[in-house]
Amino acid sequence: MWMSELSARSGVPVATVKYYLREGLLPAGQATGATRAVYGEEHVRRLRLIRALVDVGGLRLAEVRRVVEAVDDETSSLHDVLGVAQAALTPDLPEPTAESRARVDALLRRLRWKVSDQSVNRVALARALDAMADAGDPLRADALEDYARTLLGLAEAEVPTIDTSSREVAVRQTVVRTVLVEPILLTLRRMAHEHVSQRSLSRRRR
Amino acid sequence: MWMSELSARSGVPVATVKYYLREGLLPAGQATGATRAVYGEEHVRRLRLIRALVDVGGLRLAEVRRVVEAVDDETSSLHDVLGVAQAALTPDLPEPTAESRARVDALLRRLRWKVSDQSVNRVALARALDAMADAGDPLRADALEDYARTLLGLAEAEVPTIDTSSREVAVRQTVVRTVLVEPILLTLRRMAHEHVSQRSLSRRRR
DNA sequence: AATATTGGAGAGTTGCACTATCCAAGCGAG
DNA sequence: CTCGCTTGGATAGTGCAACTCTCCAATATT
Repeated sequence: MWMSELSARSGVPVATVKYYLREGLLPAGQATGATRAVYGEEHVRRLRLIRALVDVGGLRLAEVRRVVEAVDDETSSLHDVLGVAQAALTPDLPEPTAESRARVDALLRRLRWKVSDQSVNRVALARALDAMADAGDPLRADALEDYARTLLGLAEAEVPTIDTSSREVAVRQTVVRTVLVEPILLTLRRMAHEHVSQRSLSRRRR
Repeated sequence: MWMSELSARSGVPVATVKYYLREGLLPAGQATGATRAVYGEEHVRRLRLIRALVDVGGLRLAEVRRVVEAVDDETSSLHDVLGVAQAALTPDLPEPTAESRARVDALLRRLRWKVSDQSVNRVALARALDAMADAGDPLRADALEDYARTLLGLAEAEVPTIDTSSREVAVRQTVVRTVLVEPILLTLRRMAHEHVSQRSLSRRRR
């Protein structure tokens, strides 16, 4: 298919497709002459992935680029791609305080979680704890541990459902599920808050 | 205190404080003449809240404004503020497909969750389900329901810990916890993925 | 042969979140 | 009292990200 059909099939304007090509988010089509190139299904899939990461995952294009590069890199293992995807998803953060870093380290030790010392997630969690304290409502240690146990339960249900029969499929599933399940979880939590809040109101009224 | 001290105490540059004043994110100080005004602790708190919402919650200033307006509105109930805060946090989304809307409605009916028909969360969840399908990895119905049950458990633990003795405190807690706990949950999930992935690797190697 | 379309390159546009520059009014030291 | 510094407020400018527009020569299509 030509670029105009690729644009129609993916819902991305032609000018934007050209921009993504320039930015290296989308591989070039197969040239059939100096002014023509054909694109395939993989280009449609890639465009849909990009739009999903941007629109729903809220990623910036520089982050999307890092993710698709990891996806395309045949030498990286599934575990590597998970790390790269997570690093790409984490914006640059200011240094957290030593106290919150220590809290994070202590939590992971107590739970016996194997998390790399270099993991961006350690910094991200420490910063998030700082932010709550700065906002005047620090998170209690027992609440943090409850959250951690709950999410371990989730992750244990999620990881085995990855289809590892093909690297290509496994990598795409890992990225999609890491990024696109997040808004689902957050929305379900907000709905649950609405529900519990509504329920307690009606109970109080009785 | 004057503006320069407010700036120093909150870590926000003077020029930015002026900008927030113009944008209505920060209430004006008490004028002590034509070219002087004094600010109080509530201005420091407000600035810290704004920075936390922007830096950690990832909100845009227009969204922050809607949140602080709801916080300042004395007539709105706690449940109202929850709704406004959630609406402010949800960016404008394209219409979801009828299928995913129906899935959301069916889920909420099956779980007997009381969620307003107008809630932005219904649209947000439907859109997120569409995004997964568009990306080629639709979410299974049983997985969605598992997520919902898990998050209901979380919410039931969270809501009763809100300090409802003062409206002011309750509202700030609600907003802070809605927004700032989200990155904590996402980071813990990613860490749990890292842990589970690492654990299954080492088990395979045995 | 005439017309339309395409891929590519570069410049231009939009929106957001600041940031810098002015300026008149006031306060404080000498 | 005067001189210089600081302050709050208004206005304009900056930097970045993500497009979007315009142009062009090479090709298809009719």
